[in-house]
Amino acid sequence: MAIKQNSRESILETASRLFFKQGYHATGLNQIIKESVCPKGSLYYYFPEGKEELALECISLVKEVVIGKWRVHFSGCEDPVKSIQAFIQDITDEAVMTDFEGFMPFSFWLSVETSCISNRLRSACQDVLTNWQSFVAGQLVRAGMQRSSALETAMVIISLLEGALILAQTNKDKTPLMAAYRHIPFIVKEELESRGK
Amino acid sequence: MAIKQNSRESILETASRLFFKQGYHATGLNQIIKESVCPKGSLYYYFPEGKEELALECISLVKEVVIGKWRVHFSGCEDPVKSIQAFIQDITDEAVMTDFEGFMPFSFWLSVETSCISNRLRSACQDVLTNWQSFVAGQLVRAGMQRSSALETAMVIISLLEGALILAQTNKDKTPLMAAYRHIPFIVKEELESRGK
DNA sequence: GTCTATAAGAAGATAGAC
DNA sequence: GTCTATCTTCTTATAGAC
Repeated sequence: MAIKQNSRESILETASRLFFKQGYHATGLNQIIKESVCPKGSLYYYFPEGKEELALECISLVKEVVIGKWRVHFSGCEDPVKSIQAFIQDITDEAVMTDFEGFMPFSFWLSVETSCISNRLRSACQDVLTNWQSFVAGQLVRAGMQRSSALETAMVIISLLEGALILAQTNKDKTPLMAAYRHIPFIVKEELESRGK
Repeated sequence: MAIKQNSRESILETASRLFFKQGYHATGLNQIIKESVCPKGSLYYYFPEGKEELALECISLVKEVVIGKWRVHFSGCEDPVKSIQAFIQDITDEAVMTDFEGFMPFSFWLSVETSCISNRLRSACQDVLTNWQSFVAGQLVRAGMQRSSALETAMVIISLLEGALILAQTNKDKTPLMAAYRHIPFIVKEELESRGK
């Protein structure tokens, strides 16, 4: 009786992978339906508004995937520095495993790409970035940082990682991510200690 | 006798602006020739290999534009921290002036976008990023930092700024750039001081 | 509901007039 | 050399068969 959600799931999964690997404009609906082995009709049945609606769903899916990753690493350790470093190590390993050509949910430059063409997409991306920032900031507060410092520090960390991913993907080399990894203690601890005094 | 370089210049300028605002895939050759008021024949006369060759030229043009910017701000001041902050203020002002929708030569996510489809483009982008890094690192060395620290610090700074631009353009808000601005002293001075001891 | 065939337009690229 | 008209392919989107 119920609709098999397989097609919908399959399309969503394939689209997310392609959008966050190649970008929004480089990914055609034909490629999505081909790789997900679904007919084009299904795509427009589940996402009647087409590409933009599909991208909206993918963006909020990616939001959850990444928050899940943060959650795992923050729950595994009390020290936020180590948690953030574990997160970086995680995305680095994923990147290296696919030679920087796989699904990189945290590499969020699609955000700028889509912001130019649609305010709906821009606002969805904005929501994702704010969400990640809030989560990380919350963990920093939990570790003793002041609320306002925590928000700014989280923003800096996310900026640094987004940028490091751009360099890493361009160079097909993990050095930029490792450089970020090594700088995390200074970025976080400086704020924690200046408060401690 | 000589060929008027106006068409070529005009195409290059328009293409750079569009590529580094909307991205590579979002920018069509039709849009470029329309906005530069040049016939399509001229584009293929000056860039016989088409879009990819045009993009290659734009990328190296942008490289020089940004190096020029770095140069200006580093020559205006001895303190590298202040020079870098002046650079950030500069790109922030430019961004704000166009409500984050103008030509942003330093916003280099096009790098990832093109790396997926062409090794030539990827290698050109790699060259640009390495170039920027070397320049900034050189200035840090001049200020007393160790060579290896300087290269890593420069990489972290560029990563941070690239990421901050992603957040800023998505949010249409300069806060991420200002957060980066405020963190520059800690990123740079920590390395300078640890050497000084 | 599931899927195919096709429409309408835009993409990059080219041929050839002048 | 400069420019226009056109070709092919690929894009998003839809109509309609089953």
